Amino acid sequence: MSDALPKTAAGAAPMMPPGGELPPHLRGLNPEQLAAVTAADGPLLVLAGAGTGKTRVLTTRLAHLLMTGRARPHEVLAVTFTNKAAREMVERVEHLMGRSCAGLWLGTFHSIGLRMLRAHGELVELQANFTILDTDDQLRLLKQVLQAAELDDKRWAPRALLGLVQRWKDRGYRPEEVPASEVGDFAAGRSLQLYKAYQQRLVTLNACDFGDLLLHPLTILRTAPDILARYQTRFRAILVDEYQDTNVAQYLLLRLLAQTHKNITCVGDDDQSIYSWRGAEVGNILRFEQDFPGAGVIRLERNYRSTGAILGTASGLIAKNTARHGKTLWTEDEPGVPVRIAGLWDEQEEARYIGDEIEARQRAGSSLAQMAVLVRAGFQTRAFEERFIQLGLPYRVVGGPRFYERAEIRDAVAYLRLVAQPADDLAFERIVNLPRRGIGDAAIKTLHGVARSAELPLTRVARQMLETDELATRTRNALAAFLAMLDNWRRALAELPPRDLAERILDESGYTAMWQNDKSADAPGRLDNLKELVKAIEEFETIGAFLEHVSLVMDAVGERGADLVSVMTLHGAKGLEFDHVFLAGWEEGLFPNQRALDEGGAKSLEEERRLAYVGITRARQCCTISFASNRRIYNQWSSSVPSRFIAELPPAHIEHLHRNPAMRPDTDAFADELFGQPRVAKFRSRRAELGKVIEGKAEILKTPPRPSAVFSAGDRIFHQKFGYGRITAVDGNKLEIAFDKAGTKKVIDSFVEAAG
DNA sequence: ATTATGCTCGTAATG
DNA sequence: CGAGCATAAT
Repeated sequence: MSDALPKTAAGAAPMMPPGGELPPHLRGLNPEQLAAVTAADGPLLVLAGAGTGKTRVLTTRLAHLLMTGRARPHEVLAVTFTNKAAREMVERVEHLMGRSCAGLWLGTFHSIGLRMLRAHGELVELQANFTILDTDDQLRLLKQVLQAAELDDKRWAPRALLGLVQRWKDRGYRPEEVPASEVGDFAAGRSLQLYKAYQQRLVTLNACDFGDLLLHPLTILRTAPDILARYQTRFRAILVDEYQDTNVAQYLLLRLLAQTHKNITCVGDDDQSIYSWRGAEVGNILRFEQDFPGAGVIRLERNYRSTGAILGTASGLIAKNTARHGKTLWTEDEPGVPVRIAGLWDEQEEARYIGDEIEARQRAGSSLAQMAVLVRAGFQTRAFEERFIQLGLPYRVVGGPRFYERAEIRDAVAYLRLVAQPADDLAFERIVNLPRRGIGDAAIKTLHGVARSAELPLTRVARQMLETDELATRTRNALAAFLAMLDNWRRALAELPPRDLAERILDESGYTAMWQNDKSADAPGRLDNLKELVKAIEEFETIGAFLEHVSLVMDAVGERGADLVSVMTLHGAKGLEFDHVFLAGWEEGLFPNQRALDEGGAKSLEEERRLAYVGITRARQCCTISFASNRRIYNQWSSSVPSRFIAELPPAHIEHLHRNPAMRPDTDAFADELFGQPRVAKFRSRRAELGKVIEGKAEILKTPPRPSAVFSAGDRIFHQKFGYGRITAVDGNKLEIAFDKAGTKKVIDSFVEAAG
């Protein structure tokens, strides 16, 4: 994270009280940081620009509160957005204090919400062992709700309904509270009715979704004055990280809790608000002083991260935004090298260029871990992966599916869920026929019909159906066997340690065997993941505690410590920093993203600009921006125009590298010409016109392919990504290879080398 | 009940 | 183009 250790000790000098030594935890802070850390109780907004020591200030203020005795640990509430941020904060506070701070309420908004919900769930009709549904479960449930309402789920996409429900929850609306203006015309105005039905289904399932982890606590605090009063008196200090990312529900929750002591510290940067599409309201941070009268505002503007040129470039760009508090970042650092702009022919050339630059800098002594390629959209990472594999350049694509989102993990978890919480119908449906037990769609449909009319969980209904002859005998036997297993596991729940139980379940259910018998290339990996899961259970007392951890906390296991270039999206890079940053794909339509522009207009353009600002400010030493004139999208060539953001960069801090002067969009005249008239209008929101292939030229600029060995069937080869294998067929430059580990794949010959 | 084939859709991604 | 899903086919 943005750790801002001053490069000189001079920063703190002016605030040194005459004759007195500052306590160790306050040493090395600059005057503004010190003011923020030591400010008296009361509402405080710390506007912290990129690289100004935001996290350090927040953690030090928290430690300072505890050390001066203004609050005891259990009287402090500290919230973050991500588990990673929460972990870091715990670590740093404990480091500053020199001891553990048990009792502190420190965690993500959702984990704090869950904590309150575990204590008072009965007020929102939840029983103690309720399940937390993930997005996938939500979608399936909403689909069922749509079907139950006899609506066509083709015409009315469950996804769209999910979007609506999430939006309402983000804003703190329960079904009966959604204002008419927010209803929209989904399903001919029946969306609210569907929301209501969805919430009812959740009660029946004894489950809640992520939105409910905020909405339910809000409801509890609003409807139970005694509970509200208890929390209000309890939390003498509230601290909030990344305040610009809060949604309305989170804001309302904070405002309620802060009412008694009015001692709330929010740290954030309006210029780094890039999550409006996820419900975040920049308005929260812009309105802070009205919301909390008498609030102090401290700006952290001294940047300890980037060179003058990088800072100047970022500042010049973000100044084009109107909706902002406004900060003037400065540094004592040298200007350094200018931010460089490179225009390339197509994405392959872009990847080649950046790959070469990275290698050159590595040769000059930089470590790969200090370099990153940042892109706007996930699909852009592909060109870089291909090139880096070719170069043999170690890299890592950050992001992608997380551990508990993988199918095999969700399956295994569904087993555990169903054992721990018999009403969890979604889990039942997921695994009742996995592995195949001969309980098909028809049978499940019958069960569903009965369950819906009787309002009973599927497991219970299934048991009843064993006594009737509504199901085919075969199906009935299969179901009976499944229910018997389930009963066994439930009996073992109290006796066996969670880990042993999980192993037994995966074993007896035949789930492990299913993957062992699976011949596909990813089966071994999935078995590894299952082992990982079982290992993770070891640390928990109960299955229930583990399930909570899985749905709220568990991350994918990443390789640590290796020297790798990071490739990731701009969103993923927030909060990180690198010596060398490559910002690729600065083209109109891609960045700023056309779809964002279509949906949100001028507001979205500002958010895209903030995203650009976030990208530039990730760089410490050197920032290179690139764009390609041609790009293949959905395998369709289309020519593109440099991003308008390039024209907005302050000329004093940048340097254009392309040889062709026509590619220098560094004047206003250029921008006017480009955007004043409808010139090149590629990257349409919907499908661009077909055809328009520009291929002849692409060849000219391509570097000659590396001389590749001639391969033939039977050769042993090595591939950077897939490892060792043997060629089974050759078709021109395409090889079919049976890899030892990764199964059979088709690969271009230049990606492999002869082995042994 | 499983498998084959056709159709749609493609911004970012925490908990 | 290619993943994911729904319907059709056996």
